[in-house]
Amino acid sequence: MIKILLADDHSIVREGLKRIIEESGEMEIVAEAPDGKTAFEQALKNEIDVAVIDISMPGMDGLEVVTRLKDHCPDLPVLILTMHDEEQYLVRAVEAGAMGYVTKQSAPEQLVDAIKKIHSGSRYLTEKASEALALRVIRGSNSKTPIESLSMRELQVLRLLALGHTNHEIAETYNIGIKTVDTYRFRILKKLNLRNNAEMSRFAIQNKLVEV
Amino acid sequence: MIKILLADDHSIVREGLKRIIEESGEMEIVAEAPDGKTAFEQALKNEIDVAVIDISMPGMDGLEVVTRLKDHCPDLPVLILTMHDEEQYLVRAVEAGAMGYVTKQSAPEQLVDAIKKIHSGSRYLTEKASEALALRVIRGSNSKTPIESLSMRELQVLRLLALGHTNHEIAETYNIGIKTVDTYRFRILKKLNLRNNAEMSRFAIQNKLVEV
DNA sequence: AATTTTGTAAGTAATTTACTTACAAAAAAA
DNA sequence: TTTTTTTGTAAGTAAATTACTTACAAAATT
Repeated sequence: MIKILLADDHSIVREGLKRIIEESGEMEIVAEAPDGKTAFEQALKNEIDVAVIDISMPGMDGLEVVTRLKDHCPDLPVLILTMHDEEQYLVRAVEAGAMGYVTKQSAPEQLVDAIKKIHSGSRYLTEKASEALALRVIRGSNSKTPIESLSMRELQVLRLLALGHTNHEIAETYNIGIKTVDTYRFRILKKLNLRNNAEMSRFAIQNKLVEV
Repeated sequence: MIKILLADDHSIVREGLKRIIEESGEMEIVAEAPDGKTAFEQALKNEIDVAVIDISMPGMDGLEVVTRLKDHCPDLPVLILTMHDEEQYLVRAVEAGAMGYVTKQSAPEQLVDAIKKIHSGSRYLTEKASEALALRVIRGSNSKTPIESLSMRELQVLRLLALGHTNHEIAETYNIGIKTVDTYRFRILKKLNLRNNAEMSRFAIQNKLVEV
């Protein structure tokens, strides 16, 4: 039995995934989490074989969880589950240390396959994902798009600002200072050549960093 | 057996929902759709008792489907499923004719309850939802959409703010005081129930008041 | 080994935000 | 046709954010 930690902020979705996963007969959910912080804590507390983590969660997001898990349980394979099939997230997720990447558009069997695969030690990436990563390596990091020039923190802050969250809320979300958030904000504006939060919001929507 | 049409663009999520719903033993999915258009077609083609529709789908979105279904199958109860627990959508969904509104944050049982309830002819709304609707009725904007409640000046200001223009620029554009612009800004926020310029931007884009 | 990029945050002046109040003209409702 | 509500306009004010600057250690890159 593969022991799994499942993190997703939508309880209905989580329950559905649970059924799909357990139906396979080879794995079971031994821990659940509705947000990043809990996910991280559960990962440390329980004995699990694989962590399946949704990328967009309140509090600490999926990328953040992966990063932290890499530090604390370097051997725990993490599968990132996402609504976006955007390259942006994929590349970042893999860079952050995820062993697999499955979108919610995928078929249920793919999820189960992915879990098996990363549990056995290999990576699980769709062709599209591998391509994107390969491309990335080929063209090196010289021809970076403005978005790619953002650091992970900057991207996180950009997303929340674009959704209308205040500096204060963001500071709380990531447990950092309000002034720190402002620094990221400033750097984002510089890097993307924008003037204010409303323009940021537009940019984020244009580039599908947030859902409209 | 309650016959259900299930529409959601994320196949994994759809499969999960299917299991949750069918587990109840009282209902079964007889048709599925990965987008709005298909959902509408399936609703006409199959004999179904309840339609469960995700609000954000490519092509035709959930609201549009509800509206069309009201025309073609006025007696078919529709349950809107959504990731956003935003009031905006809720009010719109109910106005469009949905009989229930469940967010993905809800517990699985709520989904099943909601289906039973709307199948029996009543509405299913969470307390929060009912409140929002009640408020709406009380303040009596009987058939005006939030956008229609904006005055022309307010709409003008909204558009420019959404594009990232500053109060100062807007004041110059229309030759009015900067404080006046701020008053419009404030009234817009109130009328649309938004919190800041970034949310305004999002709203404006969603409602096609500005081009992305 | 040298340089750049991150993550973090303090400081500060200018500006904006989030309201409140105000008032006359216009529009809508009674 | 009064009465009420909505507009267009704007002043006032406390709180917050914006727009920068500087800083510094750790990480990543060169």
